Amino acid sequence: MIRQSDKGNLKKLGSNIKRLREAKKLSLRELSYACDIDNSKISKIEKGQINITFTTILQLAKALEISPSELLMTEYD
Amino acid sequence: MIRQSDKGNLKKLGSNIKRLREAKKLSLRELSYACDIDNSKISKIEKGQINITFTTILQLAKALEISPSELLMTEYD
DNA sequence: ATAATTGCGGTCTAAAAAGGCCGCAGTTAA
DNA sequence: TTAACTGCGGCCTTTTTAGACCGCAATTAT
Repeated sequence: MIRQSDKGNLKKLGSNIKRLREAKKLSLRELSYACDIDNSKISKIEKGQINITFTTILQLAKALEISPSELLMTEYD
Repeated sequence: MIRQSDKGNLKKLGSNIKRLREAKKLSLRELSYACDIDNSKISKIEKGQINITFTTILQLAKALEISPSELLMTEYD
C-alpha cells in the first residue's frame, strides 16, 4: 500500500524520535544498545522509512525514558 | 520472537481499544467501516493477537476520534 | 420463530517489519 | 595524521502484519 499521507506521518514520528534522542544526547549506537534495536534500523525509523510496530514504540519509549503516549505526541494527518 | 512481556502489553492495548470502541457504542463492523480495517482484524487487535503498526494506530485513533497519543494512554511493562 | 447483527476464528497471498551484519563517508578526538 | 565515532544505506532471512474473504455460534431484534 504505502499510502501517500502515511509517508508524512512516518516522517513526523521519525523526527520526533530523533529530537528526543538528541535531547538525551545519545548517538544512534547508544540508543541502539539501550533498546536493543539495531542502529541502522533506528536510523531508518528516524528517516521515516519504516512503519514500526507497537512493541517497537514501547522499546524506544522505554529507552528514551518517556511514555509511549508521549512518543506519539504530535499532530498527524 | 514474540517476547512474553509483549503479550501483556498487546492485551492492554487491545483492551483499551475495545473500551474506546464500546464507549462510542460502535460494533466491530461499524468501526471497521469507519477506519477501513477488516472487522476480524480489529477483533484480533482487541484480543491482543497482533502487533499493529504505527499507521494502523493512526487509522484507529482517527475513527475513534481521539489522538493517537490517547490511544496509547495506558501503563505498559 | 425468523431474521439480522455481532464477535470471533480460520485461511490465503502479498507486502513489510524484525533482526542482524557489513562497510563507507564524514566528523570528532587523540 | 591517526584512530575512533557517527549517521546512514544496502543486503539478507525469518517472521509477522496487512488485507481480504468466509462462516459459525451466540446474541439481539423483529
